[in-house]
Amino acid sequence: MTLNRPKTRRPTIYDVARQAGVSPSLVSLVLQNPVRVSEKRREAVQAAISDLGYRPSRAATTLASSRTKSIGLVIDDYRNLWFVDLLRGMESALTEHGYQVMLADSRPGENRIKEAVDGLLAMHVDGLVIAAEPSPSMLGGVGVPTVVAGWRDGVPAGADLITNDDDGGGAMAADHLLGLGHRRIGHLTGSGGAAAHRREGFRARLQESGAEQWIVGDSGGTSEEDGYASACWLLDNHPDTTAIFAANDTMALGAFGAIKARGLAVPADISVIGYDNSTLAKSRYLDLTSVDNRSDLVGVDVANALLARIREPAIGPQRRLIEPALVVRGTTARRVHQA
Amino acid sequence: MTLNRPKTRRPTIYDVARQAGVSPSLVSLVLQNPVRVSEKRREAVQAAISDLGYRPSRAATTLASSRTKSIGLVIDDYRNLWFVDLLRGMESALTEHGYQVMLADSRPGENRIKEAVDGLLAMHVDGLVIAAEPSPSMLGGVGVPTVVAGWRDGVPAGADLITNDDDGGGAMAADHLLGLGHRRIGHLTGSGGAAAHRREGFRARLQESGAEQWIVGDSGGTSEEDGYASACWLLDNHPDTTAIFAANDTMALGAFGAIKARGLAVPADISVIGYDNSTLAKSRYLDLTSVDNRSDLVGVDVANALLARIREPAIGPQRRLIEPALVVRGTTARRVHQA
DNA sequence: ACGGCATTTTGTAGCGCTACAATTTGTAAG
DNA sequence: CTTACAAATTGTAGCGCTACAAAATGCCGT
Repeated sequence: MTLNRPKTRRPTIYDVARQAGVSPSLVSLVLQNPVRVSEKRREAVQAAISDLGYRPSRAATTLASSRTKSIGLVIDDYRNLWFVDLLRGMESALTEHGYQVMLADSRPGENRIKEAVDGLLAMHVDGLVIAAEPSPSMLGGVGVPTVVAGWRDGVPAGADLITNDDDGGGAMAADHLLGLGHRRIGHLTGSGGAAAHRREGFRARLQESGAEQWIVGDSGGTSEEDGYASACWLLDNHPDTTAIFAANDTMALGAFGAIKARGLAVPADISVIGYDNSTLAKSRYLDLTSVDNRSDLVGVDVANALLARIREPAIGPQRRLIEPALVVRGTTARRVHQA
Repeated sequence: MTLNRPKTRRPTIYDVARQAGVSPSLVSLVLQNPVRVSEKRREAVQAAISDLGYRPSRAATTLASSRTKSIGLVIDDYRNLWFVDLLRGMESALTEHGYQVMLADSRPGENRIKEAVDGLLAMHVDGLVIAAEPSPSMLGGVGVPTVVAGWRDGVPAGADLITNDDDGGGAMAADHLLGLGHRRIGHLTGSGGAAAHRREGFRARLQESGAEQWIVGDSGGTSEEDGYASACWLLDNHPDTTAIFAANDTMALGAFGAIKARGLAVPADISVIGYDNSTLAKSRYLDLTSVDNRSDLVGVDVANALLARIREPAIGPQRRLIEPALVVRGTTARRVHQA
């Protein structure tokens, strides 16, 4: 076959072998596990490799060994930006092992998780990270080492689970507000799974403390509008509330709107704490205290779990929670006035 | 989907060929270009393919044809979220052609663009999208079809350039404010390339109109702090300013801070317009009028340019600007009071 | 019915690498 | 200086697909 490769053919292990005066097999060995090769030859091979600027062909390696050195990441929707931190964390742990990440989204709204997974499997990924709600059809396992990130339910058989400790984060928010002296606290929540955990962690901690709490919106959405509506209800029905914990930063923004509309000030009259530590929270203008779920750490942990499982597929399924971190900013303050 | 493939070898074209009663070559042909095959055999082959659940092996295809059906995207930094829209746009145009996108960041701060590119080239990507500042070492071209997205300088030889029309966006902001009757307008800018284009588009349009303009911060950064500082200077030195155009939404937020600190109201006293149409702008609470640079469209265009160049590498370099869109929200209003 | 030409189909030879068995080399004991 | 065994190295045979030339088939006019 005359490759229509314009000019310079890329060097192959044969070129390297000739240059180093060894057999191609030896070059392959050096590439895989330098330890089993005598120092003399190893050095010769490595010299030849850098001399020629040799780079192994992934396709050939894959075809011959049925390992692709690539792992697939399925996300639910590009618009859910939490995957960005997850991806960063994963990359940081995977690149040093020579793995490449391939991204596939699940065609938002169509529950095409299965298609996304199939596409990735068709590319022979060595491992799979599912950062989306697993489809029931995968419950029995998907046939490659798999880690679920961020979702707790429907984990495929044999898969690991690494997720944010939303319960812990809720408790963290509760502790922060309690520590500031608040005793009448509202929580704006939503119907989703993550929101439920944040809510439960919060609820339990407040209950222990004996403080009053009102939880609003547990059957609604988690948008800014939802936050606004829930905050309105809360402020109108329990005007003595001194602090609000919102299930995410966007809802916290909605709360800001409701608070402002009633002529109240943050944090002088009401403390507000959000969740996600998003760009919104970080902005100086808003300066929102928020719980950071450390998705970057989730990414690192996911990567390590996957690497471990690729090495040893038989180990029992792992489940790990990553502890969030509270980022205190200007919207929470010590309770000052009144009974 | 028979995902669980514990033992069962995946079917190959040989299996398909046997099942369909044709030669493996014919199956390959059907896979590549069904048109050149008689209808009878084509149908037989396609039936066999779905019968067996056959999926071509990417690695084998790549090895045999030296095409990988994957394209590499180099971004400067995962934290620069504009790549998300770019990626979405690209995916939407590429997946229907069977291409996969591989992402690589340039190790922020270390200017490792070249390493990122090398890594991608080592994977034999069929095309390359550089959404970061090209390194001078690539000026001569990188050897595969390349498109630069969003950066205007240092475009490698033979590469296409698809970028946001920042000049046009600046002019758009100017027109919007002029149309609302503003005649004394400030602009918060920064030292970067994109900011320079936005500034220039704005400046030229305002100059044509004869309105007064003050441009602040052209040697500074583009953070919220920078926006705050520039807005302070502007409001203190030109208190009769009635509108502010910020080079990005974050700086607009800084301007909000400065305006609030002086007891002024948006948009009653001062109109504010940002750039990027980020999450910040979209939030109901801020409700910031902003110029959307349509990075999603850039992505689509980038993908199409790349596909065209892969098909026909010899075509002359293309340069295209994507027109931004103005998103009018609540922070800009008709000028009311005073001379 | 048959040559002549276009169209369809097939056989052959790799693509660059790895697995694994076979072979060579090194080494310590006898 | 062998012999025996471990360690290092090599040859062979694919992995699953495509390119290309060669062969087979179809179709037309005469």
